[in-house]
Amino acid sequence: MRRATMNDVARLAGVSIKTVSRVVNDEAGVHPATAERVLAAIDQLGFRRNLSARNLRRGSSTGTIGVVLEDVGNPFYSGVTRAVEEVARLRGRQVITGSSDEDPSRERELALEFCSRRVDGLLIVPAGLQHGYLVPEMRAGTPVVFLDRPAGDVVADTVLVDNIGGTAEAVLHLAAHGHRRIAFLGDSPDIFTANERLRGYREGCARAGIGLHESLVVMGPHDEDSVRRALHHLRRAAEPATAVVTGNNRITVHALRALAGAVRRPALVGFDDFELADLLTPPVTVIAHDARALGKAAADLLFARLDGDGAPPRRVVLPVRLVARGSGEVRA
Amino acid sequence: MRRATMNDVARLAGVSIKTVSRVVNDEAGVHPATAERVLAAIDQLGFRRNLSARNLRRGSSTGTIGVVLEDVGNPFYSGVTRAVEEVARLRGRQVITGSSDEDPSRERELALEFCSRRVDGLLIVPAGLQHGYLVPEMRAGTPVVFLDRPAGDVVADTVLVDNIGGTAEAVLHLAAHGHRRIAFLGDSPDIFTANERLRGYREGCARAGIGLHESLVVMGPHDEDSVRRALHHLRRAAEPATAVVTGNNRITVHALRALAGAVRRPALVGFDDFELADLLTPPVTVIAHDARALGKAAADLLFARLDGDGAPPRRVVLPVRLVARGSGEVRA
DNA sequence: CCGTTCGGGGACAACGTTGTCATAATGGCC
DNA sequence: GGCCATTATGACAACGTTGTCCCCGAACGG
Repeated sequence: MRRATMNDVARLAGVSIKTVSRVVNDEAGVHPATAERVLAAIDQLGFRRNLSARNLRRGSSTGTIGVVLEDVGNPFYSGVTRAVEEVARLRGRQVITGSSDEDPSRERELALEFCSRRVDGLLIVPAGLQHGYLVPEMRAGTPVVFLDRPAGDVVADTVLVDNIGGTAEAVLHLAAHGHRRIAFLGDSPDIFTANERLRGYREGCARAGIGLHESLVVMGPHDEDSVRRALHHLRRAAEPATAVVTGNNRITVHALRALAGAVRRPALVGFDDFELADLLTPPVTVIAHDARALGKAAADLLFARLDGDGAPPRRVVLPVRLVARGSGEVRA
Repeated sequence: MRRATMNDVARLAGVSIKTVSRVVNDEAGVHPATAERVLAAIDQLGFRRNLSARNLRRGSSTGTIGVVLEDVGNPFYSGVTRAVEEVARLRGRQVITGSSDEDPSRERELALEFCSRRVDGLLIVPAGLQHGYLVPEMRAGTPVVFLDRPAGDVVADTVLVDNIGGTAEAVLHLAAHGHRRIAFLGDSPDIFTANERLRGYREGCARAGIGLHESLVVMGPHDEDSVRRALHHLRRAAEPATAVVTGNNRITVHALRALAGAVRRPALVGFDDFELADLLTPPVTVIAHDARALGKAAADLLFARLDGDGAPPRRVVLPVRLVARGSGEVRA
């Protein structure tokens, strides 16, 4: 029941452990006949080399990278993960993932656990604003790339999307179709992207020449019920909103469900694209950005660091694009 | 740039390396003043214990479990992953994932790589039918649970969903709404679930008293174009299909897109539920089963083995349920 | 005052592997 | 035949940690 080691293989094959090592690592200079004996022994014993021991001895790479994100189960992040995996695979690395659920202490726990495992690098979607805990790790040579949101208090490579520009564009799109009372429904303002998108909303209003009505801004709801209530409120007000910008895919979906079957639906533009948006009635106009592109960009940055890139930390902002499908053109 | 080791900490704190170990592991019998000196040194050097070394020395668990599935980026599998992660977290384990992309050799490569890392257990969505390569690993004490599909040639714990019963139910549902020419659009017959669902389709036809028309069965298409062509063919035939059962969520989505805007759409029931199915026009009737439940059941089984459960391999079949939303009731 | 106990701490080996260096056997060349 | 280069192999230490065993000094009871 104990696992066979090189020692066991060596004994069975009647060679030294070093010869086994040579065979396992395809090193030159082993007599074919000897190699064959060793391979037979390996097969017979079901030997598989212990990577922990190997990595310990060699001291170099463990061949793993750690990814900490909000929720591996969220299609957006699973797209990110997949892209990371693809890059990692080309570089012969395995991916370890963990979900922080927006809990900063959980994020920290995961990241440090990964460091204990000596991951070659870390990809993090920050849950909180404090990342000082990473400084010793970064100093010790573990590259870190932040994803989707910047770190609070350390400088490091960061890949973001153009939240502000995208949301502003959403507002302008709605304004171009005659809307003047455009609401913004965003996630908790503690979340970087939610805040940025709120800024984009304001910028869009300004550029469209629409006065800002704070009563049209609702931040925080993120489950179906609270989104429903917020929408109800916005539509029943003295001067009801005729259009809504939703701050992320979850909120968009909750809003669509809340509005299903309603008469005189407000126009809607959602941040984040999602599958089937084109098949709904009306098809949903979105600010699209590519989860895979985000993951790939971050992974590329990380591997550049592992390849020795010593340039100052970079901040990459990926473009977004408005995909007009119809829901933003509903009459005011 | 070299990482601090316990030795470095010991030197700085003026104690032996064993005392550092004791502090790091919260072992009793260290004078508080000594412990404090050690902790200060740890902090100053940014020491973090090397889990590879620890696991090697202790020989026990590495605290990881490996998950091989088709595609981490597919929402269905990311739901599975999330559920696995939750169970693993409660047991203090990390999750390593890898996508096989339905390639048996890739599956094998990933699984064996994970074994080299000495994962505590393996969760596999089989890509192929040959799993003999796992026998030595299982014999060496690595528990393996197969997920969603059974292994071809080894007996091990397996968690499946009721593919046959579910698909049969779909056919009966359509038949109950007057359909007699019901088509089945499934994935490659090499894939276990596709085959099972085809069997379910046939069983459903038999139970509904519908004669089997092989021209109504199309296996294989799984990208948008081929699904589109298959549907076109089915609808343009001399005796066109009035209803379709789609074999998985990808095919369902492709079919919906192909049918968008068509007149006299065939009725449709899809295997696998998906987000927004209820918001489409008409809302899509599906055979629903729960990715999270699948992941949880498999992880529970795995941890039971790790806890020493030595019972014969189990096969768990999770129930599915037909969620009638309307698309199955379209007039024949 | 001596033997015992106990708290605190250290020396050393071992986990499974690989890098370094040494050694034995072989063959070719003068 | 003697010498060296080459090939095939092995002995040994080291990676960073932890388990085992041992030691030292202080406190305590008789």
